[in-house]
Amino acid sequence: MNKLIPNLSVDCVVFGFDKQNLNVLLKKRQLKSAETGEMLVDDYTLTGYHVFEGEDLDTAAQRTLYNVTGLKDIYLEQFFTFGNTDRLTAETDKNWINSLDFEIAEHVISVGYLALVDSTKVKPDSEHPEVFWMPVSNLPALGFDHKNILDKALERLRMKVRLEPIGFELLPDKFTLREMQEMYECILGITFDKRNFRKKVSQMKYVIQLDEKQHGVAHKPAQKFIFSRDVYDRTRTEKLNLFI
Amino acid sequence: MNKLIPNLSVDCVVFGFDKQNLNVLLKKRQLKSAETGEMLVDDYTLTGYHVFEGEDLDTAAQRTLYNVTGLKDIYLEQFFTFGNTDRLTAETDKNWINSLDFEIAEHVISVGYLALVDSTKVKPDSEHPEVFWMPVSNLPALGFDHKNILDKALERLRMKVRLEPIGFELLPDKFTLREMQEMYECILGITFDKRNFRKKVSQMKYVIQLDEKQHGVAHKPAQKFIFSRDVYDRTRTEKLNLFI
DNA sequence: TTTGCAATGTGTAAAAAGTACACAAACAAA
DNA sequence: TTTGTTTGTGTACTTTTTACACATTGCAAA
Repeated sequence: MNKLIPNLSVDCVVFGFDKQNLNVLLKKRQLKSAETGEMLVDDYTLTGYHVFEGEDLDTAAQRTLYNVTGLKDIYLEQFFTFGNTDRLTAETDKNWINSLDFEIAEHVISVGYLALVDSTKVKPDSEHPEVFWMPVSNLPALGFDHKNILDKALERLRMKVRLEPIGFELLPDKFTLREMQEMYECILGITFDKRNFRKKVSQMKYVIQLDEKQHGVAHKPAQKFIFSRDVYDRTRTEKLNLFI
Repeated sequence: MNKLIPNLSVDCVVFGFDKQNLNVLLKKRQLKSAETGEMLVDDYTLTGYHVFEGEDLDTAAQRTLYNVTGLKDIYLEQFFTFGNTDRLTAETDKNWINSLDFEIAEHVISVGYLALVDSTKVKPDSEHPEVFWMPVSNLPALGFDHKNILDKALERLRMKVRLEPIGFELLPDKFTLREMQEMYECILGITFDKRNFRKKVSQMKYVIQLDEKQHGVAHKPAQKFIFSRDVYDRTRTEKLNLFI
């Protein structure tokens, strides 16, 4: 009853932030030749799957993400669609596709989704041994056109993180200002002055200080903060300067 | 040889600016019942078409655009993909689809493209009598999910016009500062102070004053300016503030 | 118990950017 | 020659951004 659409897939670029690094969820892809035992394919891909007939694109992306992380209700945004005719034509990709147990079209369109998760909530090792966090700054070889998709997702993340408070999706519910600063520095590839950063944050009414400190750290414990989308929605004021 | 892909189309949202208004290119869609003579469909749609087998998405969008405007080399950017299963299920849309001379799928994915043109270069009346400029502020009824697509394109335009100098694509090569100001005011729905706007523009090294004035206007003639992408690329400096 | 370590949390002065605001000059048309 | 319309310009004030250093806290190791 649930038939796959042969020429339509979604690919999810799942970002996570882990103390010092921006990471992305990748899936190990290996294929040995049945005859020679030679390793035909040995690399990584993004997590993705074909869309079912009668299924909305967003639903397909959510499903894919749930199958890989076990998580629902996480930040998910369509960012670009990849439809070049040569995107699956490399030799390794052809070998891989031939090994699949379902038939796909020669020309597959893939809709790219960007997901942001608190990576402490996703420990892929347990349930999904073939899925790994990999640092964006040190990526392995990727199959298909997935390097291209990842680059485009990163570009989008860097743009959007400056315009909207989506960075908090990468942090635990309660976070310290240092964690918040490092998250932004890591994504944008710049450094902020600590005092100026905190001054700026103190103007954000939607970043709220709790009566709670770190515990068990070998230094002065930091205050914890939460992000309130509710307050953000109420207090957001668009600055409308040209060219930022 | 050139077969259409039944479940994949592109839709182009073509914006033009015309003195006071932001306009969009729309196509008249009319269908009379063969039996009763009753008007089954009478509205407008965006310009779009199905993708051919073996054709890249960008190529399909360019082709569509060329067929409607006769223009090549215009600003064109993929912005979103529309793939909800209910996007073509309205009664009028079903009637329309049945009248087409080619077979399309029940669930069609459409990749949305945003185009910007100097609307003085596109006079649709001559070659394409069924295509019209319509002001974005006063739209007729649109078929399919094209209102949704248009809204998303507008949102994207408003975001991007503030971050990158794409607004100049809507102006003639040589423009006055008033034209430039009105273009931004029109897109963003705000007004700028004339002196402050000009002060800001004078800091943009890539907006270059010519030794040329308006002619035949019944008031003090304005200086003309050009935009130089070359200078822009060389002198752009990213400001990296958080949340603008 | 004391000492060392590592990160937290804070203020001020100077520079840059943004805002509010009014009038003489140029040209065409009447 | 007059009228109408749009251009082009400067300054004072406010807000935002930038650069920069040190005492405090809590744990761990001696």
